Amino acid sequence: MPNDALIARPDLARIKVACTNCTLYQLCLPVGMGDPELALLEDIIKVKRPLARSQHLYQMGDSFTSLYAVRSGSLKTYALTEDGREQVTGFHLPGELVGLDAISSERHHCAARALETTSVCEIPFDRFEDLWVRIPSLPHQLLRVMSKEMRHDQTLLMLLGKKAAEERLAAFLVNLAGRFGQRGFSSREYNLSMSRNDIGNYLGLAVETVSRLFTHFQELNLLNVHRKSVQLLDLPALQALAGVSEPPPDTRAGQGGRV
Amino acid sequence: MPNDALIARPDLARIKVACTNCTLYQLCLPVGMGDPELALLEDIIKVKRPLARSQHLYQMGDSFTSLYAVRSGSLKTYALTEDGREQVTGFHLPGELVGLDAISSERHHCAARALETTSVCEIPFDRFEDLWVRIPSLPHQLLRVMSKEMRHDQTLLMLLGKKAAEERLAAFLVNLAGRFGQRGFSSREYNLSMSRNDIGNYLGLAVETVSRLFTHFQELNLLNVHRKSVQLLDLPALQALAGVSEPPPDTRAGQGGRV
DNA sequence: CGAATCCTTGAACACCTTCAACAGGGGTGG
DNA sequence: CCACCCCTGTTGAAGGTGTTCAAGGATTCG
Repeated sequence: MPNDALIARPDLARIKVACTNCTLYQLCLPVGMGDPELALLEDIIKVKRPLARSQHLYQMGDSFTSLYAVRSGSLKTYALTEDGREQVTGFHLPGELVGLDAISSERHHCAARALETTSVCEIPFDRFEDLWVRIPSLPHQLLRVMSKEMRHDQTLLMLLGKKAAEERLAAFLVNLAGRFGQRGFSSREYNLSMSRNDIGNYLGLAVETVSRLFTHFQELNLLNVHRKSVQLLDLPALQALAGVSEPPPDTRAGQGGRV
Repeated sequence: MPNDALIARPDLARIKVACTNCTLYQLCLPVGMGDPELALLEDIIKVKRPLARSQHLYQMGDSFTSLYAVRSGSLKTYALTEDGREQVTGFHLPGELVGLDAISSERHHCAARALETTSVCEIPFDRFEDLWVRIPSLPHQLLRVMSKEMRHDQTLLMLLGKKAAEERLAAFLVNLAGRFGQRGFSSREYNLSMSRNDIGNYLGLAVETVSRLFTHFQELNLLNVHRKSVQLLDLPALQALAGVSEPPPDTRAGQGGRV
């Protein structure tokens, strides 16, 4: 699914990234920035060598040095319970920032792992902070992204705390549809880069339940699913099931809302 | 339980607050700030008239103008599902900030409601942003608070997604203990300002389950509970049940971690 | 081709919820 | 000051939703 043109070739790693030309810039940090500011930002941002599937961007406990913006591919972030089980805290599509939760303790409390071949921009945080005096809108921009992230977490909290299994999966699928749509992909038909296991984990359900729900939704003609590929046949019905609440698209931009 | 000395009398409302003399300043925003910076901050902060129990600080949908820091008492924040049910997203003790999730859309998506007589400092956000050029550490400070809040949400996600009812309540009680301790109150004995209903709602459990768990914990001699008052008899056992993971106290301060 | 992994399906069970009834405070009004 | 009422909290029993356990099928990759 990732747009190959966006994936930096290994030999180009660490080269400056042109936010100016990045199709994601309206989803990413530099929302509404002018050219001079963009140039300053581009100066400190590095494109990292693409991650292969299941490679880690950072591990739990790693010291925090940078934020990362997804360019192509996708990531999952997850924490570990003390007994070693995983809790997936989010899936991250192109244009979204990861690592925000590590700012306070300067250490990562989640790990980030590529679900497929994935390319990210690295934003060294100390240099990023240095920019704030010259680009005063930057911290505000970052705050907006974080604030949005908090709303995502709250939506998820609501899913886990109040919703039944059906509603959770429906909400998940509808949300993904919206995010793919925002990125110029079809919102009716897309590929799941994460496993059933990850989905279940994320939604607080057993894998078996997720599987059963997929077949159930298919029997209701709400969607077709085969392996990773999903085709939503009755979006309105799914939205209804999910308890809609698609947040108003927040025209002022920033990263796309995640379920 | 609130410290009466901290509650502004109504006639003093809107008067400047002395962060300098506030016993909470090391839990609140002005962590590690010098006197001149504190003075600037105090300039824009107003103490609001105390809220009576069950009064709202802001409602869902209200436009966002200010952040609020709890001075005394406590608040709950909650969102509504589309069918009108409540999801409690957090309880907020003195020294903690609320309203952060509204920055991105300039509109509140949660409501904040006083659980008891509660006094807060109002921080008008636009004036607060104006301060950033003169106090460059301020946005960083705010980011740290938000980042911490994100970790709180992730902990809660883990509770709701992975933990059984016992573990959830134990984690909740242990966390409260820690937060009271940080504020100079006893961490072995405290009062719950929230109802069983709110606790259950927050933890994704039915009220009845919470009630049963309390009696169950009592039978195990883990605690005594009567009405609102809780006395933890075997903190280690409760921590074990909770799956401990008390975050390392994060000496660099900021607001106390919430479960 | 074989191994490993992921996904699906079935059946029994467990945990928590729901429904229901009751107890105990706390506040209000007589 | 007492009686009453409402709300919150407690306890019991039945029921359901999702889990767990188990096994079989599909897909990928060496």
